[in-house]
Amino acid sequence: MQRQTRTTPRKRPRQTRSKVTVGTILEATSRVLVKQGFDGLSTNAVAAAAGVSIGSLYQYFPNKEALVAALIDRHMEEMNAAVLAELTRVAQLPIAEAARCVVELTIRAHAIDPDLHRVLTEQVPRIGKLARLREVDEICHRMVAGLLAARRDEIAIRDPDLAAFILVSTIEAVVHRAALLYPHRLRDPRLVDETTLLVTRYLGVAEN
Amino acid sequence: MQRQTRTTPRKRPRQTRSKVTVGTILEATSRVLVKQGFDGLSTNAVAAAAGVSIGSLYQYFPNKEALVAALIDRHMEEMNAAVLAELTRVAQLPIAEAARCVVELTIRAHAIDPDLHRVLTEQVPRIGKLARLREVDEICHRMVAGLLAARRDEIAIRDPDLAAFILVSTIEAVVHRAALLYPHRLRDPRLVDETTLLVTRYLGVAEN
DNA sequence: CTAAAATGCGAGCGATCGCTCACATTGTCT
DNA sequence: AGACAATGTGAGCGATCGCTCGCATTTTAG
Repeated sequence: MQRQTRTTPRKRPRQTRSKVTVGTILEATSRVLVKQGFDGLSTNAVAAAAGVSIGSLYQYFPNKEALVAALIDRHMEEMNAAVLAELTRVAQLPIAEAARCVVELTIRAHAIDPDLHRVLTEQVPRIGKLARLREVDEICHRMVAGLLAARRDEIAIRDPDLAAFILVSTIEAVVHRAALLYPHRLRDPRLVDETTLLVTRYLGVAEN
Repeated sequence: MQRQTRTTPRKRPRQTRSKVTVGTILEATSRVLVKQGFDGLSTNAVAAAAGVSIGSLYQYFPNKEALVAALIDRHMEEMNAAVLAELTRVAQLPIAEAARCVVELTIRAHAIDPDLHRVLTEQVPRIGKLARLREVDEICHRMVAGLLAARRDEIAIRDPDLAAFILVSTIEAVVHRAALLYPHRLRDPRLVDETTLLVTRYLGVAEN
């Protein structure tokens, strides 16, 4: 009996009063999630932490998964916005510089509320947000592929699509892995240098 | 109230009869885990699926986490053994060839019981096996660093340790990401070519 | 001001689940 | 064969948790 729970909100808050309530609930969810982990997260606990009745919680969220889903949506939105904005800004730079910017950007994105990011990352597959993650991923992916295609003559790659997949995977992974498993590497400035080097050598462009 | 549950076995099976029981339980755990997910996994369900009394289960596993922990240990052991064996075998090859072998090896490792692999991957952080994962990771890491250091004069990198981190992260991520999110890319032979290219260009060695 | 809508409340139901324990069965050793 | 250890059994306790529902309070609209 798979729990194919719906994570869409049950009712939209109309008055300011209820919007505040929803905000409070989400904040409490984040706090409980970081402190207790997903298993310690119960709707009762969230309601208590938010100082809100359990009944109120269920007016807006059909179940516990919906709470986390909302948090994930919000978090992905934020990160995505930041990354996409920077990506367009970077499109004009020389490729070597652009690469470095993207690497730095990725690191900065992971530095925002890293505790929440860690928990959410771990919970994404459980909530059925894999599809949504894939969407965001593919936006990045196509964006990078576009950049590569536009500068095809400057770089040594054949298929921009495949190269974009490799690059996005690579950069995300190095940063993500450093953030989760080896935090000391994140603080080592040589990480940026070396990752940039990986990218530029792959693309066949000289580092300045 | 964090659930710092112990995942070490409660009692070791001594007679063959009980060893069979433990094996049956672990197999059932795997089946239930793949079919129902971690949330559908209950000790009662596992016992039922194994055709074993719930009491017997608790003779050998103190709790539900211990079941998954045992599965993770076993799975990591298998993968690790395969990878390490191949890594030593590959140490003699020309670097470009070695790179390709490692990439192919990683793909093959991910192709063994990928469903179970996926679920376990998602559950590793919850079980508190992150430390163990890090251990295995660092063995790989040091092994690669050793290879790089031994051939320092053939490659264009300064710090074998940092480079090993980058390479291990990169290869693992590309394969892992392809396996989880874009399975069609796994079946595209160009993925191996392109990943190998990434490695060889980074190392500054020519592809044959 | 008043009716209706929106929001907030929380006791508690029903279901599940982890786990124990008292007992039965099987294996080992002498 | 007898004694003791190892193993297997499953009813059911206690606790938790998701979630509902009837009702109180606040806001909006006419």
